[in-house]
This record gives sequence, C-alpha cells and structure tokens, in this order.
Amino acid sequence: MLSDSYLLRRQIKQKRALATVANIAEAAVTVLTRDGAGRFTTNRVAEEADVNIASLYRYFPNKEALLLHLIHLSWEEERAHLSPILIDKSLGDAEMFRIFIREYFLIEAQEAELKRAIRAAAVDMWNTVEYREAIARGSNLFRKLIARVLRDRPIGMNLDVNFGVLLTIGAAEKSAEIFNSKADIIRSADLVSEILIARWKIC
Amino acid sequence: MLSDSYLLRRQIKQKRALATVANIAEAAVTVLTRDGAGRFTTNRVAEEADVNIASLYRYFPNKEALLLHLIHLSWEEERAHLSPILIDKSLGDAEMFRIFIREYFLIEAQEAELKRAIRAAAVDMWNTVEYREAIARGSNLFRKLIARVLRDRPIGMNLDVNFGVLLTIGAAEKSAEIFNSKADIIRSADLVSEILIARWKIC
Amino acid sequence: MLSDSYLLRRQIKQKRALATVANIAEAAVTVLTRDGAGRFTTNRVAEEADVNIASLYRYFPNKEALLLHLIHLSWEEERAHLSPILIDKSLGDAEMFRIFIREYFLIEAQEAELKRAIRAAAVDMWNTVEYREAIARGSNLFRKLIARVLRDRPIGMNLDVNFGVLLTIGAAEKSAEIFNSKADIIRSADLVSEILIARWKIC
Amino acid sequence: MLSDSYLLRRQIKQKRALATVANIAEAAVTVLTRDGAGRFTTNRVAEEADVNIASLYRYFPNKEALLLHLIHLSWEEERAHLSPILIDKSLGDAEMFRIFIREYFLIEAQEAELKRAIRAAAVDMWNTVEYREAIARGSNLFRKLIARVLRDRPIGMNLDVNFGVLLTIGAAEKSAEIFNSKADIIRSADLVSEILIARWKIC
DNA sequence: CATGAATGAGAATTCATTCAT
DNA sequence: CATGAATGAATTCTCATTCAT
Repeated sequence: MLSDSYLLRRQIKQKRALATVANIAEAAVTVLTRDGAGRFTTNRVAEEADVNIASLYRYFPNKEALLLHLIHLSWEEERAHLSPILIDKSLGDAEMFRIFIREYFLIEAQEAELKRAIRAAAVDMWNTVEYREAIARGSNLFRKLIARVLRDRPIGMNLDVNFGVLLTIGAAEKSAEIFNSKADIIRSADLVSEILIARWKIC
Repeated sequence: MLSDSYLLRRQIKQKRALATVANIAEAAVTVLTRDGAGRFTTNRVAEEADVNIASLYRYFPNKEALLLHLIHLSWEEERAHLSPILIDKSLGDAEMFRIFIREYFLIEAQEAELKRAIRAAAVDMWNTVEYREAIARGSNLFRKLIARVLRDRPIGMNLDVNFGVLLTIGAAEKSAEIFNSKADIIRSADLVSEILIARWKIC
Repeated sequence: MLSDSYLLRRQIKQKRALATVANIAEAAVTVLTRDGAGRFTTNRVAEEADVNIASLYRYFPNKEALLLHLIHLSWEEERAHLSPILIDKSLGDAEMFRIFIREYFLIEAQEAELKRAIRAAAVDMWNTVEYREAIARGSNLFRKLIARVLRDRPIGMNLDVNFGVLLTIGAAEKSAEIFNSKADIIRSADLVSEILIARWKIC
Repeated sequence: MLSDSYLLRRQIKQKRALATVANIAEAAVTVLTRDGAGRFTTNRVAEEADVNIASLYRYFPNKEALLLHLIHLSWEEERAHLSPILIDKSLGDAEMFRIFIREYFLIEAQEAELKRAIRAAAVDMWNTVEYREAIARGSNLFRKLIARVLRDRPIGMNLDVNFGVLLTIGAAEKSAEIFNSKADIIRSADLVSEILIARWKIC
C-alpha cells in the first residue's frame, strides 16, 4: 500500500514534471520568437514560464539541452503533419509527392522564424553531434517519401536523390525566408514538385 | 541608406590606419571561423588583431558595424569572382550560365562557414535595414546574369525568375552545408544549371 | 510616478536579501563620502559591500536606482528627525520654528558631504522626473512647518513663503559647506529663524 | 633683426595660441551646457573646437586645468559685471547694495546651468586647493561690497558678515535653481537686500 | 608644432549556473 | 524538491592621455 501510493505520488509527480517541462518549452518558444535569439536567456525563459531558474536547471542540465528539446519538439510537430501523408493509401505517387512537398513548404514557412531563432541561439552547438543529428532528422521523412515514390526503380539508376533533397530543403527554407503569402509558398512548392516529378518520372 | 552608426567611424587618412582596419577585419574573420559566432566578441577580435580594443572602436562604432564590414568584404570578393564572367563576350548564353553558377556554388562553399558564422553573429541585426540590404546584394549579380541570358524573351512570359533565384541560392547554400568535396559541389551546380537551362530554354 | 527602471528590482522576500540591500546601500554611502562621486562606480560599491556585482544588479536595475535609493534613505532619516518636532504639542510656534530650523541645519550639515556627493554622482539624472521628485521632497517638511506656524494668517497676505523656503534651504546648504563647528551652524540657523520669525511675526 | 622677427613670430604665435585657448574654452562651455557634465570629455571638447585632441593637451595639461580655466573665465565675467558698480561714485550705499545684489542674482541665474555643470564635472576636484580657491573668489567681490557699505562701523560690532554672505550666496543659487523668470529673480534679490539693509542699517 | 593613431584602465551591465534553506 | 540568493566570468563600450611623424 505504502509503495502503491508512493508509486502514485511518483506518477503524479512525473505528470507534474512533464507539465513543467512543457511549460518551460513553451516559454522558451515564446521568448525565442518574441524577443529573438539574442535575448534568449535561461533566466528570461524561467521568468516567462513563471518557474524558478533553479527548477529549469533541474529539468534541463543546461541551455543547450533546452534548445535541443525545442528542436526535438519542432521535429515532432513536423512529423505529426507529414507522416499521415506517407501512409495514405488513397494517394497516387505523384499526388502524394506534391501534397507532401506542399505541406513541407508550408510548415517550414510557418516555423521559419522559430527555426531561425533556434539556429541562431544554437550558435555554439554547430559542431556537436547532438545538434547535427537533431537537425539531420529533418530530412529523414523526406527521404522516406522519396524511397516510397521511387520504390521500384532499378538500383543503380542515377537518380540524384541527395541533390533532390538538398534542392527541396534549400528551396523550402528560402521560400520561407522570402515569401510572405501562402500562395507564393505553395507556388514554390509546386514548382519544385513539378521539377522532381518530371526528373524522376514519378506517376 | 546606411545609418551613420553602422559605417566606419572616420575617413581613414593614413596608410597605417588602413592597415589597422584591414588587420582588424582579418582578425574578425579568423575569430569567426576558428572560434565560432558564439565566441565572436570585440575583445577577442582586438586581441587576435593585436590592437587595443579602443582602436577597434575607433574605426568601428560598434560590433554591428564590424560585422557589416565583413559582409561587405565578402560581397566584394564574390563580385570580383563573378563579375568578369558576366562580361566575357566569348561565352554563349548557356555556357555563361553554367560557368557562372558553378563559380557561384564554389565561392559559396568556400565562404560557407564564414557566412554562416556572420549570420549567426548578426542575430540581433536581422531586422535592421542595413543587414537586409547587405545580404540582399548577394543575389543581385545573379539577377544580372538572368537578365543577361533571358534578355530577348517576350515580356510577360511566365519565367518564374524569383523561383529560379531562390532555388539556386538555396541549393548553393545547402550544397555548401552538406558536401565537402569540390566534385560534389560542381555536380550540384551543374544539375541546377541543367534544370534552369531546360526550363528557360537558354541556348 | 516612478518608472519601473528606477525602483528596487524585486520585492525582497528574505531577511538575507534585506541585509544585502542594506549592506549595498551602506557601502554606497561609504564609497560616495570616502572616495568621492567621481569614484562612485557600481563595481567599487559591490567590492566595498563585499558582494558580487551581479548581486548589486539583482536588487538595483541600474546605477541610478541605487542613487535614488540613497536619496530616499537620506530623506527618511531627515524625516525621522524632523517629524517629531512638528507634532510636539508642548511647543509654541516660535519655539517650534527655531528648534526645527536648528535641527534642519544640523542634519543638513551632517549629511552635507553625502548629499553633495549624491548630487554630483547624479549628474545625468538632473532632468529625470524621479530625481527631481526625490530632491523636492526635502523641502516638503519645511513647508509643513511653515503651514503650521502661519496657520491663521489671512489668505492673501503677502508672506513670501517661497522666498522663505529658498532662503532657508540655501543658507542651510551654504552653512554646511562653509562651517565646520556645530556652534557656527547653530548660530546660522538661529539667525535665519530670527529673520523669518520677525518677518512673519510668528509668536 | 633676426631676434626681432622672431619676437614678432612669437607674438603672432602667442596670439594664435590665445585664440586656440579661447576656442577650446568656448567649445568646453558649449559641450558642458549642451551635452551635460556626464558627456563632458576632452575628446568631445576637442572635436567641438575643431582642434586635435593632442593640441588641447598642449594648452591644458589635463582635464582639470581646463575646468579650472572655465571657472576662472566665469569669475572674470562676473567681475566685469559687478566691479563697475562698486566704483560708481554716484550711488548711495543702500542703492549700491541693492543694485549689486540684483545684478549678482541675475548673473548667477544666467550662468546657473553652466556653473552646475562645471561643479558636476569637477567632481573629483572638490578637495583640491585650486578648486576651493577658484570657487572662493566668487564671494570676494561681495565681501568688497560689504566692506564698502559698512566702512565706518566701529570694529567689534557684531555684524554677522559671514552670515550675510552665505545667506546671499545661498539665496542667489537657490533662486537660480528654482525660478525661471527674471522678475522672480529680481524679487528674491530685493528681498535679500531689504533684509540685510535693515539688519545692517545701511543708508 | 600640429595631427592622426594608439592605448591602459576601467565603466556599466549581463548571463549561465550553483548553492543554501 | 522548489525557491530565493548569490556569483564568476564576460561583454560592450568609453575616456583621459600619450606617441610618432
């Protein structure tokens, strides 16, 4: 019994802890987008989250861990949007390709400011494995898409997959940077799909 | 329309001063690329340049001015490499296009680290006119190239010039980020040329 | 209507913090009177208080806030000395007037050096509302005294109250500046009382 | 001959030097009153005077010397205004007294801002002999006036001369600080004269 | 001698992080 | 464990003053 209630308390505590972590993360995003990477300080985040600074450090061993967590969340959100498209059996390859890329461009645009701020705040992490990995994951889903739509091409065909990936990611980022209207973003996305669909003869 | 506060502080009147400014700029580049944007501090730059910090502030009214100066230098170098191509009368359009884009990708790759560091260090300038202008200049030459090779297309043709620009710049940046070998960079560049040459029917 | 930026930074919640604030204030007074306004730097104050400079900034958002705090303390002390006189029912008007002014001159003399140093250190605040208000409070008690002893004069009588105030304050400041002995100060004070008592026919 | 022309050159040079000194002093006053004591730096003064900073240091060994010079000038101007009154044989004692004090209050008011700025800038000189002497001179003329109008009082009469001096100077300073209109200043001055004339039975 | 160049020393302020209760 | 208190180490920038030409 004792241990039971202890367990319960533990769970409650864990729930609380989870809420605190979410709270801090949210505050971090707020600070990052509202005040900019230059004003992104742990103290400010703690204050915004209405949490003691020492508590922040209980959950995140250091500033970098917090940033990595944000990157993780952003990636999770991306995945939540894009994954469903990949398993939608009602879509033909070309259609899936187009829809996926559109969605990808739109998410990228929507999160552009946050991502830029994160990148800026993560200045000192550029060369850490963790950061590189966290960032790299961004393209994984996209590679999955490509694997899906090119599934039955004979191996050895020169398909320039890497090039396709970088072209798309680059265009998505730049579009997000340059364009403001949704229409423009979609247009960019469609042009990229068109190019790659033609190039890879996706039907 | 640069505001005073971002210019060099004074007309340089002596060779000695010119050397000092160059020295500081060089040190800034060193610090930026060697130590990263996070360690890019005016004191460190001054120390690296082996000049007193006050001397740095004699020529640059603040840290941002120094960064802007670096952007300016980097752009000058880019121009020095690319301009000649645009006026080379011996080249056909498609050829010029291909060569220009190759060169552009290569420079971008070469300066990638510095540029990324500058961008990271310029976090707080993102919204200043000066920064935006300094950055925007990067695409100007490229637009000139496009104007040159599309010179006799009927106006009104839907040529997606903006899209072409962002596609190229995005791909160049990403290539620089991802690839390490010159061969890979060139391959990316050529693929982009190929796509745009086909798309715009450049001969 | 104090602007946020000149207040204590936070509500003090622990005795320890209260002690720290008092400690810093005391150190500030020491530095100001011992080393002079020119050497009154936040770093020096922190060192004198034997606290980290960051602690100082934890409680005072900036140097001005610290100065304003000192002015506030000095004013509180003045009030602690002078208020009781104003409510002493055993005193006749003329007597109260004389005693009050004596006390005022003496306090002024005692705090002269500090006040002068504060004023000198507050050079850049001269035009801020906060500073003007903080300083103005000094004459309030004195005006209260005058209101008290002139209470039943017919309105409209030309009593030159403002002139009386400036005369007294001016004389008090100058006496503090010039004289060293308590006797001299008291003599000045009494001469001023005499003049005003005669002028205003205070009994 | 040679020595002659050398002398001439010397004189010319001395004239030039005098002009430079005047120029610097003027610039110093400008900076002090326009930018405030906090922004009163030798470099800024040199720039305002359009003189090289090293030249400033040729004529003034340090910042303090410059300030002392300003104090000197201010005192000279005061003397230029007040001296004539003291030797005007057409004035009766009381009349002279009144006129002198009016003029004194007015000058004080006119120069109040500059004097305050000088005092603030001279923060670190408070305890130097030079500063005390320079300041003290301010009351000398006033003492001369008193000596003049009290000339035939039997020695030993308790005339509270020192008190009269500090009362007047204090009132003049405070009036300058508080009042804006000339009328108010004059009214203050006249009230002070009235008090002292009555007290000292000046006719 | 006048000038441009240079600098040592220090000023205000911030920030990631730790500790004591 | 959550919180308030505390801090070491920087960071940007300034200023009085001195040199070298």
